[in-house]
Amino acid sequence: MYHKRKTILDARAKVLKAMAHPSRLFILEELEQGERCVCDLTEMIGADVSTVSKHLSVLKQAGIVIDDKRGNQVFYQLRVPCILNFFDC
Amino acid sequence: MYHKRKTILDARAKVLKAMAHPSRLFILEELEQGERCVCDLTEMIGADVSTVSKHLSVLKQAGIVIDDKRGNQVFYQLRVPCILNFFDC
DNA sequence: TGGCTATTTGGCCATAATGCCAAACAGATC
DNA sequence: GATCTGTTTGGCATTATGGCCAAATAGCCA
Repeated sequence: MYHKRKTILDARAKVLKAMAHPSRLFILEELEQGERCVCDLTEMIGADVSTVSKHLSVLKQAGIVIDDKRGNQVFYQLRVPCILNFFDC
Repeated sequence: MYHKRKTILDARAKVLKAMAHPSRLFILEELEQGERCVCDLTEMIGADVSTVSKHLSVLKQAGIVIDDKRGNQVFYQLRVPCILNFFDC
């Protein structure tokens, strides 16, 4: 019953877990509008750059965002734009 | 930017966090089919009853499920049935 | 009441998440 | 090369999570 679905449940839980933080949700909402660099997000959130960078790496590792380095800054964007539809429910 | 939205972001993160566990996702999928008692869910998941009970209380506290005690057993059901649509994305 | 079943709660331990600082790294420019 | 800006990584302290066992609680029935 449960163990047959374990693999897919783990994968989905991983995505939800990555989203389940206010700063990361903010980042996702912001990226819905378009790509943003780490410096912009850091300023908007008001936490340490290293903290924001780690949040972004969590989202990246979960396959939710992708990064693009241009010059000396890194821009992040959503990989799956519909990711936030869910809250309409 | 961020702090104005903090309250709603916290609320949403709380819901996601409650969902972000394979056993709890399993419970939600199971409850999509209809209400289930703790004993049924416990058997399907194969963990200790106390563990499953705590998972259910996490879901309940997040406002995702509601419980209904009948006799000496407790039945849980989804409070918002569309909660899993999100994975179609 | 006593015993049985179903569920919740408390305690404990191991593990993971969060956030800061400091240090490392990368790219641009001089 | 040196330096400046932007980003990531490592380390650490604090706090939260997950799971089991044991104990408490609640409802049923004899």
